[in-house]
Parts: sequence; C-alpha cells; structure tokens
Amino acid sequence: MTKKTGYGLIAMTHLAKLPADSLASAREIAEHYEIPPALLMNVLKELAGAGYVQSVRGAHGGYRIVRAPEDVNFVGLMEVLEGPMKLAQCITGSVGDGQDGGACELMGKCPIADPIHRVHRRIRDFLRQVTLADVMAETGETTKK
Amino acid sequence: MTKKTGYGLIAMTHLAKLPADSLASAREIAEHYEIPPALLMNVLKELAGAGYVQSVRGAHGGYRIVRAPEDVNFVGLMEVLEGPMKLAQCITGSVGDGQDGGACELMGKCPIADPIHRVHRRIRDFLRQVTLADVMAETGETTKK
DNA sequence: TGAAATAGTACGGCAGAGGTGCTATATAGT
DNA sequence: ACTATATAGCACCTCTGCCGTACTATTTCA
Repeated sequence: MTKKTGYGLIAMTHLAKLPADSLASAREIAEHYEIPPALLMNVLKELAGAGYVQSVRGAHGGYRIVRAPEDVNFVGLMEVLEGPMKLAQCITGSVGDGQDGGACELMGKCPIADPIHRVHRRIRDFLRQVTLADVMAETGETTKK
Repeated sequence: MTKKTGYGLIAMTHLAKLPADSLASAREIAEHYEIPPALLMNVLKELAGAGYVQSVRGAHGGYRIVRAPEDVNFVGLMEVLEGPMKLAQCITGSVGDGQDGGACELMGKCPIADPIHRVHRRIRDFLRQVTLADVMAETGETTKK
C-alpha cells in the first residue's frame, strides 16, 4: 500500500466526518494532517475522476464525499490510486486467466502459479470487505475487522 | 511480493519434492524453471543463512531442504528475502508499538493508524497459515486454502 | 478585477527491485 | 597435484515506479 492510498483514506475519512453537503478544500485537509498539499490534490483529483468524491471549483470550493462509507472498500480505493492490485507480477487483472498481457513467462512450468492465485484471491476478498466505515470505527469493536 | 520470494518459493517446492537427503544445485533449478542463475544463487544463499536450506559446497554439491514443508510459512519466507513485511510505511516491526524507528510522523494525528494495523495483522496472520505444503498441494483440495 | 480553489499536464529525485560479475573457498574425480 | 564443479561473499549497475513539485488553465465568489 502506497502513501497515496494512505492519503486518500485519510481524506475520505475526513470528508465523511463532515456535516452533510459541506465541503473541505485540499489545502485545509493537507494542513490538518501535515500532508504535502500538491500531492493530496493529485490524490483528490483522481478520486474525483473515479466518482468517489465530488469537486466544487472556484473560491470556497472543495470536495465532498459522494459514496456512503459502507460502500467504499479498500480494494476499490487502492486500485484507483495504484492501479490493479496484484500480489505478484504474474497476476494479470481479473481472475486466474493467466493469458497474455505480461503474464508469467513460465506459463505452465511454474509450480506456484495456482497457489499464488488462490492466496491473492483470498486477500483481495478480505480487503473488499474492509470498508471506509470500518476504518472510521477506530478502536476494535462490533465485528472486529 | 517480489520476484525473489517467487524464486524462493519455486526453489523450496523443488527441493521439497526431491527424495530425502538428495541435493539440487542452483544451476540445475535455474535451468529447469528458466530463472536467472546468479539471482537464484543469491536467493538460495539467503535461505541457507536463515536455516531454511542446507548448502553442500564443492563438486556435486547443492542444496537440500531442512525444514518440513508444513513448518515453512509464507510470512517467514518473505521476511527472509524482502525484510520485514509491512502493509504501510507506518508499520514498524512487530506489533502496534507505533514508537520510534521511522514510524508514522503523524503520531497521534493519523486517523487511520489503528485500522491499518488491524488489517495488517489479519493479513499477516492469514499468510502465516499458508505453508509450503499448501503451496505444493496445487489444485484446491482438502482445507481449500 | 482579484483571490481562491480545482483541472490538467509535465517534470525531477530517489530508493529499491532485479540482475551481473569477480574473487575466494570447498569438494569430488582423475 | 590438478581440474572441474559448486557455493560464499562481495561490490556494482540499471531501470522502474513512488513521491513530490511546478506551471498553466479554468471556474467561482466577493
């Protein structure tokens, strides 16, 4: 997980805690958490493009959250900011297709391809269940994610 | 997961499949799986240093596996070849100590530190349960890891 | 008109992964 | 003794991708 995803998560939690329909600017958030402002802007730009947040331009503009915290999961957010998540290079994109597109060049000879894919799927499934709501819950409670 | 870990896993599975106490050289394994020989040697050197395999020097030398496949888990192997595993930079080493040593500079202000640590621990625990024996099992069977 | 904010794009530094090469040492076979 | 084979231990290099910055254009409020 890169810093961009970290910054994205922080920004999302911040926006989610705001009263409904109110805005926060990138500079505002960056100062609050001591994040490089320019970088946070890049992150928010990408999140806006992916429909996670809505941007309001002009003076007194900023960002507001669009999706409900329960509907924002870790994998989705990571893939917006880091590209497709893969445990190893040989994992192409969706499932265990293993075909073209920079897949493992050992094709058929690799003794660990299948197990790696299974592990990858397990981790991915787990991370899909972790939502922004869980992240905001802070101290381990309820379902104890 | 880096390529080194991938090569390490392949080498370990190869060694585990050999008849008891027999050896395989780095060159031999490298040719079999089309891995750069010099790099595989580095990997095997590190595995030998960590006690995962035993090295026999000289002509007709090579490597033999030491630990039982059930006792070799993913996390241990990864940490030998890649250093301490961490989901994010703010995760220091063992548990959620969060103290010195390059930890998150937001100390106390970061709203996602705790949740990230929880997620990290879950993934780590899962990967500790995945053993070399599971990897060798190939097609999803028995406990369906 | 100016200040404040996002949109878009491009660029640079740097750490780490991936890979190579060289020398030293140990062992088996002749 | 000599040679071939193999690991041990270095040191080094290249290249990708993350991280961060800079500049310009556009939108909106006062």
